[in-house]
Amino acid sequence: MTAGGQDNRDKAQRVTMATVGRIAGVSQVTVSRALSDPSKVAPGTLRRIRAAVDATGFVPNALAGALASRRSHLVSALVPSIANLTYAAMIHAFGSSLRDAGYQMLLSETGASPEAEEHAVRLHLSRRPDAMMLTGVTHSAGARRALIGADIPVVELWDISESPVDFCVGFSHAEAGRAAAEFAVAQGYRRAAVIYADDERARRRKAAFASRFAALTGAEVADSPLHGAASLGAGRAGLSALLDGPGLGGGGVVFCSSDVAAQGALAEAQARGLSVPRDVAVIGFGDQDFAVDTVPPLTTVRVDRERLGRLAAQQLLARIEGTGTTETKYDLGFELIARASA
Amino acid sequence: MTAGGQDNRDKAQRVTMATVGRIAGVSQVTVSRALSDPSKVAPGTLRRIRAAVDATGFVPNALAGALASRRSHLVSALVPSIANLTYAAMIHAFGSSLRDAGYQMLLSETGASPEAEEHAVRLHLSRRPDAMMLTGVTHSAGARRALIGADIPVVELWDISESPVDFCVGFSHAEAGRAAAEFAVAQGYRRAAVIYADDERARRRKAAFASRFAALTGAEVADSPLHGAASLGAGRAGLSALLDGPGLGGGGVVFCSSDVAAQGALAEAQARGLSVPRDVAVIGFGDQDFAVDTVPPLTTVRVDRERLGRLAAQQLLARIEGTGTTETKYDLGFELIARASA
DNA sequence: GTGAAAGCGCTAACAT
DNA sequence: ATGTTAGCGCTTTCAC
Repeated sequence: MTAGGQDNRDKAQRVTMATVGRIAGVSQVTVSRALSDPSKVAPGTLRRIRAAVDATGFVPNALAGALASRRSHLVSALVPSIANLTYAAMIHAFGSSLRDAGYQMLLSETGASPEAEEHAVRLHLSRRPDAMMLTGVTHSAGARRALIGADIPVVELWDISESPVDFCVGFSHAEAGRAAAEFAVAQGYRRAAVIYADDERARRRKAAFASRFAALTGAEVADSPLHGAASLGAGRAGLSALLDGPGLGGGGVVFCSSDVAAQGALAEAQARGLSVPRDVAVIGFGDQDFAVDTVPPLTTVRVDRERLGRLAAQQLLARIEGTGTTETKYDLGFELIARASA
Repeated sequence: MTAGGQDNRDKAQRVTMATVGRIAGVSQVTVSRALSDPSKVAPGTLRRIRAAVDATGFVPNALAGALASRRSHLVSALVPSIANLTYAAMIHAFGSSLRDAGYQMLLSETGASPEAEEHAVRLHLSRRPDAMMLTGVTHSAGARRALIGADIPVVELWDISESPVDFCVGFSHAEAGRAAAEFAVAQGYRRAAVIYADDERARRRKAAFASRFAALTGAEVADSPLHGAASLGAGRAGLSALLDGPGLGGGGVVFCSSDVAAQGALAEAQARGLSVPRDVAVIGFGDQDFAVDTVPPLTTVRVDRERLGRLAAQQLLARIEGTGTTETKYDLGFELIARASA
């Protein structure tokens, strides 16, 4: 009745591998082996150890394990925002792939600024992740230096670059903008405008769209920058400004930097009693799951976010295991999906 | 030229506090002190240490620090899905509050099953978080046991219970359903239906709505369960099934388990040329940012997700520091927002 | 198949 | 103000 009751009065007595071993009648190392590679331990021993684990509710200390083995089984992921639907499916796929391989994702938001990102990079590196994922290809010099010094695989996701820190998985945002412009012209539109979020990649798509559209038609492209994140309301306001201004007087097509903004444009048109695409046409970006169900269904640029996330994770894992390639750029492209809104 | 060049041929030479100390001419502990509490170190020493840190690109090893101090400055967060907008703002607020206090959030998705959650709980506990956040109040017995054994503060968010593992921050889903029913009846609706996602809390809101509406009007409430996650398409399909079935023949009001589903119902009504709320009225749930911008603006149940997330983080942090209360339930309530859709 | 010893890079006492 | 000594709870290496 007093068994072992002597020294658990202070703090909750910590259960370690040594505790489990004592109960199972083996040493601490054997417990370690039983948990990490059961085949290295005799069946009977294994049974006793497992019983002791259950009896004590032992939870291994991954901190100590990582410190000793220099493998944390942690992969860092830095994204501008987790509330942004644009990245959600990609992060989900990335995280799932990691989990399937026995890794955990340490996710943080960095906002839009490179300085905040650099701070987050350092913070994450202090946890000794086995690899890191960054969004986009623009990073501060300090962040690049820290990353290189960490000597771990690093993937830059959602964009491509000729000089990644390590390797990148994404697509060309400029090409996507150009493709949208070419589609718009092919559809017969001769007036165009852009509604875009305040985001570096969105600006690149916008610039490419505008210059390509102008080159093809000679028409200048009006634009309406969104303040803050893309949202239904921001999209509505964007189209509203365009419609009330000189840019889109006689109708035309509006290229939006996200499907959410495009959905807002659709709502604004609906509220004004305008017919889409007759009075104003809308092209989105991203092909979110809802794009097919809007009224009318949204013409948009599809990016396979699941595949981006999965490939990034796979390549990272391969490099962690040392079986990776030396490829530095994976361009997964995009696809223009013509539905009814443009 | 050959300075220190002797033993960095194998793997990248690890920079530790000892390395930094050697360069700065102090011992390893002094480096530790300089970094954790600069006031404990002489100004000159501090300068030399900082110079050495910069020169070497030293990044502290938080694994070792956590192991030695038994404080990881890590807080676990388990949510059903990160792609679900319902939780996004709450997680964001939760994570931001933690970051401001010097903690990092270790976020994982658990899906809907308690078994998957239990597995995630164990995995997270192995990282020795200083606290943990769980979504909802339904957990497996094993998960509860592990959590209690871990002896850390645990908050259950987004719902309330009389017997939380530690404490909970949320609101009553049943009351929210009842409030929606009362509002619907007060608006004069005598026929109602529910579109709901396959989620325990959504089912509770639906059941409470249905029984209250029936009690008040004598009318039975039809329902349309969504398969899988709520989405625009699922909401459209939900209303479609209701409209084509017997349940909502002569019009009435539809209570949706999320604003996204409600937005889908709006889209379906629009596609069918139905007027909202005249032909069919719609009540959402959540008051997402877009609810005010739909056409017509969405009548919905507001839940202050930011406040939920912030309060959960604050209480967790207070308990970590030992300054917390022993309160076990924070009911933050909800508010019915009457706009134009019902 | 199992154990003993060393050490991962820090922090927490306790000196001085 | 700074250093010394002991761990934290594991994995790795080498013995047996």
